[in-house]
Parts: sequence; structure tokens; C-alpha cells
Amino acid sequence: MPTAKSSSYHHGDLRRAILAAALDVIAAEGPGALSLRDLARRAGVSHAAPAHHFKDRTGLLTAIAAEGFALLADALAEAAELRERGVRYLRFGIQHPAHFQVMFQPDLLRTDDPTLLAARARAGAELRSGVAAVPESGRGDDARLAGIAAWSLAHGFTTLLLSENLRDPVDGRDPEDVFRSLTKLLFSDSQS
Amino acid sequence: MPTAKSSSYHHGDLRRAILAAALDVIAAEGPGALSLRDLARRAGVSHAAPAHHFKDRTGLLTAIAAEGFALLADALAEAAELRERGVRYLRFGIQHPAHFQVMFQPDLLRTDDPTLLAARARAGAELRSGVAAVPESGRGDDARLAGIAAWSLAHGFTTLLLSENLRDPVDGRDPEDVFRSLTKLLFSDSQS
DNA sequence: AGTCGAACTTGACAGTGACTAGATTCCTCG
DNA sequence: CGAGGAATCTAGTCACTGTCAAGTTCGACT
Repeated sequence: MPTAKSSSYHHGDLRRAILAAALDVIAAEGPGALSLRDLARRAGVSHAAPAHHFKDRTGLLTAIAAEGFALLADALAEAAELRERGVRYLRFGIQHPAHFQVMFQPDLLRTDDPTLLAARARAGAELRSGVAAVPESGRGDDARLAGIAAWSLAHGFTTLLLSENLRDPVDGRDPEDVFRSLTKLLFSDSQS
Repeated sequence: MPTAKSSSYHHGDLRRAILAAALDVIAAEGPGALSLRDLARRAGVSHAAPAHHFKDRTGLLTAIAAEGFALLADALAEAAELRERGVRYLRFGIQHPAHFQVMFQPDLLRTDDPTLLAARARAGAELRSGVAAVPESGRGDDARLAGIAAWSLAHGFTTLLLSENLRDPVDGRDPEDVFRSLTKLLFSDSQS
């Protein structure tokens, strides 16, 4: 059943429906398994309908990536302290694996799309402001390096977790807890 | 000209030729742009020839990933000290971007392939032995955590670099130097 | 010499993304 | 109220892809 109108012709909210279906497929089988025709079938519309909302296959993925960066920016804004921001980064990856997967694969995206650029810039600003919040982080190069370090750590951990490469080490434990222990190990002196 | 025989029917070393072409394509346009038929065309053979060497598209990518893990294990074995192993990890990603990209995308691979599993196990062992080489790393959980931390950092940095997300911050500097500074910042107390 | 298997070819099929022209519906403005 | 224009969706086509099944050629071994 269409979400809004049950009129037979207009779907009501095809854009949302297709996005949702796409996220399901990507989370389950990866971006490669994504087919516009399949998405159209799931939504019960003709095979060319998706193209009207997202031009391309690339366009669809770009929209997903942009949405992802916006969600990530929101998630980061929830916490003030740097370590907890790292946890939000990780949590975002766990809760939105499909978005995460697409966001960092530039060859799938239209990297000059203004919406994408804006969302990414917002997320980037949020990332940087997290590092700036740490008082003793110096200015200039050191602060920039610390930012890269924090980002690399959170990103690497999240990526490895999502790619099933941390299956054994993390085992049954809560990934967020493991990540917290991890940061405590590295930053034992500078933070609580 | 074929590498070995110039006989018109048998290529001589089709497997190598197709692998090489595939790496070029992936490095330039990502794994999504890879087409068996295109690879066949580049090698000057018929469209179904690749399937004989690698069953599938998935089979081809699995072979690449396995080769990647083997190369990574070799690269890690070159250095003894942990930080320098991180640098080798990064260097591997820079020198073999196509391999790296495919290795950590399980949805593209036949994850139960024995060759792949063996190569990955070898790389994993090499990773762990690097952490064990650090004297003051405790046993048990701490050592395991330290391993995950080191791996996450190196992996995150490499991934972000390859996905063009570290373009501005790294700017013109040598990525390896940036990474070294980064680790010095984090492990300032425990190592030189 | 002869055969057997591996390497490669040829041909065919269904599914895909992209494009086009046209049908239907909705909304706004007179 | 009742056009008309824009948004939305349908239907058909084209080149391309992966995969399958069946042939052909080659080389190595007995």
C-alpha cells in the first residue's frame, strides 16, 4: 500500500519508498546488488519511474550519501566531548551501514553534486569542532593532526567492524564499549 | 603481443593479463566499472574466456583480494617495529589501491574461498605479531585492544586517504610522514 | 600415434541502465 | 469552476552485461 495516497497512478511518496528499499538492498547485499528495476518492482511502479526522481543509478547513490552525511552531522552534534563523538561516529555506522558504505566510495557518487558537498561540509565542520573542544590540543599542525588521528581511528574501527573483519576480536561484546576501551588505552593521560 | 606464445588460439598467460587489466580498471574507476567482457576485449580474447580462469565476476574479485592479502602479509613482514608496520600498511594501500579497495568489501567476494581465507589468515597473523613485538604491551585483553587500535588507525587513515577524504589536510605532504607524525602524537610516551 | 583434458571460441538468453515519447494525474491560477 | 502546465508515471527500445551450453584447438602424456 502506498504510504500517502492510495491512488493507482501517483505513488504518493515514491522517492522515500525507493530510498528505503535501496537502503535495505545495500545493507543486505552491498551497493553492487542494487538495481533500479528491482527497486521499481518493489515499489510496484514501472521500471523507469525511479529515473524521474534520481536521474541515474549514480544519482540515487549520491542522494543516499548526502543523506548519510547529514545524519552523521546530526549524530556528531549530539555529543560534545571528543571521545563520545567517536562513539557517535561508530554508532552511526552501525545504525546506518548502507549509508556509511556508500558515503566513502567516491567512484559510486557524483562527487560534484551540490547537495552532497554541502552535507559533507557540514559533517566535516562537526568533525573539526569536536577536536577543537579538547582544551590542551595545540593550534595549527598539532590540532589538525589530532583531528586526523581521531577520525582515522573512529573510521578505521567502524569500517573494519562493518566489513566483518573484527568479528573474532570483538566477539560478543558491545562494539561501543570496545571502542571506548580502545580510546582509553590511547589517550590515557590526556583525558579521564 | 602475448607474453609467452604468440599462437593465435592459446593466449599464453591469460590469467595474468586479465588480472592486470582488472587492477587498472579498478584503480581508475572502481570495482563497479569492472566488466568481464571489457577485460576480454583488452586481452584480445573472446568474451567468455575470462570465465574459464575465474568462474565468475565474484571469482575474479576474490582472486584479487587473495593476492592482496598475500601482498599485504609480505609488506608487513618487511618491518619489525609496530609503527613502521603501520607505515607498510599505508604504503601497501597507496601502491596497491585496487587490491586494497576490494579486500575490505566482503559483499564483492566469495568469503568462503579457501585461498582467500588462507591469505587473510596469514596477513592477520602478521598483524598480530607486530603488536606482540611491543614489549610493554600487556597480555590478554590489553594486547588485543592495542592490536585493534593500531589496525584501526592504520586502516582508517589509509581508507580515508584512498577515498580522497584527506585531500585537504594532507595537502602536498608525504602521507607516510603525516602518518608517522600521527602515531608519534598518540604514542608519545611509550615509544621514541 | 592417439587420446584426453585444458584453454579458448561461438552463439544464445535473460536481466540491466539509459533514453525516448506519450499517457495520466495533480495543483494552481484565472 | 475549469483550464493549462508541471509533475509523475507508463511503455517501448537500445546497447551492454554475466552466465550457460556446446563446439574447436592445442599440448602433453602414455
